[in-house]
Amino acid sequence: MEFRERFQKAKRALFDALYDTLNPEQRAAVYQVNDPLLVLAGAGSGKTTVLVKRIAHMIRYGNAYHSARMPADVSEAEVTALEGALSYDKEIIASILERYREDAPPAWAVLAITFTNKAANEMKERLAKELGVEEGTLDVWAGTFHSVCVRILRRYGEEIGLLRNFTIYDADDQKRIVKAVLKDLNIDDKMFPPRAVLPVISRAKDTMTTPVEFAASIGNDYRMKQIAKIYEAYQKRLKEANAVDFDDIIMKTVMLLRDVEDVRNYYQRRFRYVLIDEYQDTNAAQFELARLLSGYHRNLMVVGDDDQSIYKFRGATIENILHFDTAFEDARVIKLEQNYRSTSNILAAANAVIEHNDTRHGKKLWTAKEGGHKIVLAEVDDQTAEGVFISEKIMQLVRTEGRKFSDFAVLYRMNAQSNAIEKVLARSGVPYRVLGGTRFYERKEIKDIMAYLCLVNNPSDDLRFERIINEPKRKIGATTLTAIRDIALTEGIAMLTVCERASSYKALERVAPRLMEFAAMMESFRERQEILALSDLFRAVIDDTGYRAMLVAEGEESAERLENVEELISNAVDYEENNDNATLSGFLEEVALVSDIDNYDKDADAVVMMTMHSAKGLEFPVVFLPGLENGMFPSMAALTDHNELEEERRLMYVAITRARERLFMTHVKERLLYGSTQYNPLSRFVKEIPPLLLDKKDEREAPRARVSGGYQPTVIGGIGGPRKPEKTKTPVEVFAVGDCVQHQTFGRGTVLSVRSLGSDTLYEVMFDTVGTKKLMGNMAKLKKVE
DNA sequence: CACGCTCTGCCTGCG
DNA sequence: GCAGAGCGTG
Repeated sequence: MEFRERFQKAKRALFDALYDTLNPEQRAAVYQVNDPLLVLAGAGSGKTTVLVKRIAHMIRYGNAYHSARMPADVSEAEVTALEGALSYDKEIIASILERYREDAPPAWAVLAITFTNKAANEMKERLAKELGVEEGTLDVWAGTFHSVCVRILRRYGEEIGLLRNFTIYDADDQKRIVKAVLKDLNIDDKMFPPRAVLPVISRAKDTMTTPVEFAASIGNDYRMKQIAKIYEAYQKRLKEANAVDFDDIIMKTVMLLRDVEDVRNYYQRRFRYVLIDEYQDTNAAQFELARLLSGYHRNLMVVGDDDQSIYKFRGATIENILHFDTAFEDARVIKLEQNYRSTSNILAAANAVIEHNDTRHGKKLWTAKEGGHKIVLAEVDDQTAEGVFISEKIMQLVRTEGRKFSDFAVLYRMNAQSNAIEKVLARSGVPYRVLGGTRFYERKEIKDIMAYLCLVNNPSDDLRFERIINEPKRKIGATTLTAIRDIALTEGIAMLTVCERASSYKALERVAPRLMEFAAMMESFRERQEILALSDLFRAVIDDTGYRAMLVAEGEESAERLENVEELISNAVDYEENNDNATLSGFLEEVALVSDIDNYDKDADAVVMMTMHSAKGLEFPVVFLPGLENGMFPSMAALTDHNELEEERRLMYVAITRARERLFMTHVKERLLYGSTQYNPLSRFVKEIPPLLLDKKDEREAPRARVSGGYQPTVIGGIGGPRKPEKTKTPVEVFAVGDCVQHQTFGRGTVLSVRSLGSDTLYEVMFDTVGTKKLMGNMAKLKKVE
């Protein structure tokens, strides 16, 4: 064998020994540091490990594995020594190999984009450990798309007309803007409610469509034309307020990089390596961003799993994964199919479910962990019984298997489900934490105080101005506000500036003193911002605005709000302690960009409850999946829309694959939701799991009167109504979700939902010919057909 | 302009 | 079941 060849072989064998905890595919991904690379990583296939090892590898060795170069002074003896070093300690092997590092980048040339801030921090932590350095000294850029983009925009946003202190608007802010715009444009908010308009605007931004382009693209559709007008006015408002929404953060960064050559050149040359996690959940704008950032060095690695794509509803496009190899021609593709997380029972169930999807790459996970516990499927009476089942199981497993509370996770479809379970856990003394739902920073009192702080930071923020100008009450009403707004608009200044100069406007004569007092107070906050510690500034705002006095005056009923406001101050103190240079804008940004899951603390010994969406990327020894009923999961909408159904099925796949050892699924006979009782059959997803993997635990109880076989659709009573035994009335036939029915005029249809409404029942029926109708059971004279 | 009452609509997932 | 909008009154 040629000498050089012997050297290469020995070198590579040593790398393989160094990474002997990885499987061959994982190692291939680590070694391949150059050129575009797509890693299709199944659930639990160790992709985070691969990401961390790969970054550490490139920083330490660069392209050493694949490089054909051999240092000029390598001797025969050295190669022989390499060949004999295989059995050495890994640390020794690692340091031997350092001599062959090739073209290794400094840490700051590596950009890693993750789905949550928490994932980014964990990655940095593990990376520091891997490299044996202090975490603070590691300057790899790691963050979410949003945090990375905000950082770029803060630095160069002025190039595209964004002032440095721009504000980030959340969903609630967006809604308010749309409402205001509708009023301006005299558009009926019943016809165009924000919840219908905002997703359209959001999708436009996901695909980099400006208001002008949007208007040009929609043809003659009246609705869309109106939305185009709203979109344009909405953007104008944001611009006036020097604010961006979440979608703007990505879109504007792409525009910045695309249109401003200097900025593009700077980042393209800086980022020699770009890595993106959870690539299946990226949208078109994020793809464009990835392409731009990696456009010079072309060392882009993306990791994803098409089966875990669960964010289509907010614009994610699976095409990014499917077409990666066309977008980047010389891309290499590596599949990771060995699952290290779950037992084979759990994995088999997950595989069986996902196989029902048509549109997928096709990939089958396997595990070496044979067998395991069967998946428990239990039917219980109602959501309280569901909670009791969960809490009893937890207690039992804590007792018999010595598990910790933090081993358990309850994953549900929607936040509304948490309440009933929470109540039971609390009653039985099971420690738990709920992620999501009404977040701390979404509470009214917190948003109010934050609005003051935002206004201090960005005086153009008219939205926040309007929120707090009369909170607490300052006798400034709607009429005055309209006047201020008109002046601000005609003069092209901020509403707060109008207040400052209030005495010079005739229209504001009567309220001028109050307005000027308010403006002076805000000005004093701005001055004090320079000298006060952050937490002291917060205290000043809470006290001087009269907000605290207001809450105190409200007494008992506002005690909790007062506590929350106090907690906000402690958050500021925390922030000061964790950041050497604690600024107001830094704090506001962190609050805007942090997600619930970022606050998930693994070390607290408590059961964790969250949505299935939030659980993506996490794993737990024991997982509970409550509410597995058609209509809940899959949701009503998914039952009638094929694409939607496939997306939910992927969500089911994600949920199942979170479990390492044990999986419990429950469904209820009757569910109280939004004030009415629903009777939904077992989720079709559960039926897709082979029965031999299941351990069915049907709760033993008095059998219910069955009406017409099949699932029991009887609807009894509504909210608060005493649930009487069903001996009375019901001369009318009752139906369940999924039943096929016949209507006199509408013809044949399928029951989509069943809801009790007083003594009657509201059915939503999708008819074969006339679409979906809502019908009252007593009136509609529906007949069941088989 | 503030307050309190009634009524309506909500009803997925999220950085 | 609840929050927010809308309306009428002091």
